[in-house]
Amino acid sequence: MNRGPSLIERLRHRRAWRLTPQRRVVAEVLDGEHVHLTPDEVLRRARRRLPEISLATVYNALNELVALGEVRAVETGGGRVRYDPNVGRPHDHLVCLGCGALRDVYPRGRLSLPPSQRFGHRVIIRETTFKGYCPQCAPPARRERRAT
Amino acid sequence: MNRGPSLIERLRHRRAWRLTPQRRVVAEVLDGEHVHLTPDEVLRRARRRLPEISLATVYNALNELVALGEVRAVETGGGRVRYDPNVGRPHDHLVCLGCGALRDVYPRGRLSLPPSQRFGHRVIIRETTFKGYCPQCAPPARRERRAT
DNA sequence: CCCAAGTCTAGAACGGTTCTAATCTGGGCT
DNA sequence: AGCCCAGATTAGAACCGTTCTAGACTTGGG
Repeated sequence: MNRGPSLIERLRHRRAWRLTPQRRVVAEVLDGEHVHLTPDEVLRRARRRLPEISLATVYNALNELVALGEVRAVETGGGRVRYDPNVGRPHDHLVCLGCGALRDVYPRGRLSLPPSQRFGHRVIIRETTFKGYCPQCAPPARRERRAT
Repeated sequence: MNRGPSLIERLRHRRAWRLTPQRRVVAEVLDGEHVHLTPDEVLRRARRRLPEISLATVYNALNELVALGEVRAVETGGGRVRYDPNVGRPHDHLVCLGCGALRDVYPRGRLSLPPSQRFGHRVIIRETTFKGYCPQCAPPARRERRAT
């Protein structure tokens, strides 16, 4: 499961970014969980270790970690952003339309954009999300349309 | 370019959904543009044809069209949702990291989730977005990290 | 013509994120 | 050690997109 240095260890070696207690706690919280947390979930967990940390600091730290390339922001629908500390190897996501749970997945195959479909763009990344229903969330009735 | 009945024509044949002037104008605006509009862009264009239409009605109509399966909501990053009237054939998206422009693309190849990567989920759809820079938006310097 | 159901509207409310201005912290200097 | 100052943190306000609310309006059926 463990692949190389942890997020904290990587951050510790960055000269240009001070690893303050607040930032360390945010990084620990992200790295320690197997789920992908929203900012308020990060705040709640961070406060267990450092009760005086503020929401603004959590947002600052998350945005900085994304800018540093140490964490990935994932849009999961409904406007809620979740943060993924697994930047080590490329992967996609599987999200449950019922409960919103998000996991990393490593699909088979590849998609490529033929030149005719690139419209002159320089393509940097591909982001793919598979959506469906997890075992706990009852599948919707077959003929019903899901409104949300 | 034209594939089958237009959005308006399809809506006209729906018994359960009254095609009011406001709803018609929203559908016309979506169908007539080649770009994928945000709600406020839909409102601006709709007001050219029907100046008294309200923002709430635009949101209502867009949500209803999505629920009906006649329009697709696409998250383009930054929390802004855009609406895609092309539900006829499956496709993916190409978005410019510079200007945010969004186009439909039809990539080659396929991705599949092996059973070991499905975690018991019933997978309904795959959503893929290619991100890069369009010809108008200068590519960022090679060694720089893009902050936003 | 009247009613009921459905639709539209302005404005308030809401929730997540960012901004602001003040305070605090900590490493480098003398 | 004591001082300085850039950078970090904080609470709360502001912001922005979206949804809700309450009332007015429209439409089609009886």
